[in-house]
Amino acid sequence: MKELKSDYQCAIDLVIDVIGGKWKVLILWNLNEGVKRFNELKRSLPNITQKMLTQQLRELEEHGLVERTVYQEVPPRVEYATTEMGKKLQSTLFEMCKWGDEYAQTQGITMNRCWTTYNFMD
Amino acid sequence: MKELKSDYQCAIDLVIDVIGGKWKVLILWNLNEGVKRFNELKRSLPNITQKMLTQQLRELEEHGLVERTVYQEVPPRVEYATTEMGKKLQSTLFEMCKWGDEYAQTQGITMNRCWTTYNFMD
DNA sequence: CCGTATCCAAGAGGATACTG
DNA sequence: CAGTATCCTCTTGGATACGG
Repeated sequence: MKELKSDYQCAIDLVIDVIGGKWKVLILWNLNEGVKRFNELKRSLPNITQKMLTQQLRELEEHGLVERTVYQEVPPRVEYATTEMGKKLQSTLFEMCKWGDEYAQTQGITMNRCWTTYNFMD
Repeated sequence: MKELKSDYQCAIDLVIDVIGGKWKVLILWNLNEGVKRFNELKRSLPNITQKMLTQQLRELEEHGLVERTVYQEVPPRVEYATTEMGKKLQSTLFEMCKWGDEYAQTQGITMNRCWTTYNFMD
């Protein structure tokens, strides 16, 4: 489990530790749509493995960006949602996404605009 | 040298490829202050090695976020600056930084607010 | 001053099998 | 359904030495 340091020289540094890596912003970006179940998230992240999804969700939970709710049912139901702190990243992620779209155009990169972009753009 | 894919499913994915990793946003964040020389940058990034700084700058240059200017002098002088596309990330990075500051407070993480934050805040 | 080249360690990320 | 548990690969990043 990734542990944050107790002090940082720079906020950007901290942000990288909290949402860095291959999957975390994608997960948060997905959860912006609303509460989602584990397999629902998994389907939204085309190439993620079960291990990575679990691992990243646990870290996001530990760091207070994501909330996990287990319903005692059979079969099990587990729902994930962003916390208040997580929601506050929405606008930043949206900015990143807009920049990415623009950047892709200037570089001739094809962008199969995905679900969440559409939801936001509407 | 890191190559971008020719198409992406999602802009966020692209953004991660372009500015992901341990150093790139820190470098961009530093360059927001203005043009900087190689060793000047190196001093601003306390623990970066020469190899990493060179490598990351080359990739940022290749991807069109940073511009490199070599002056034919002895000793050599090389200056780095953000491109237009790079500058367009400034506000996003600033948002990230603000979020990081707030997050640090809620988590009891010490933040030795650094140079660039001050410059922006003023 | 501003790099390159080489080698190496650590950890992130993935494949696969199994479980309450 | 929603996970664990292993094992393994590959990339990232760091140390060090050398060069124009």
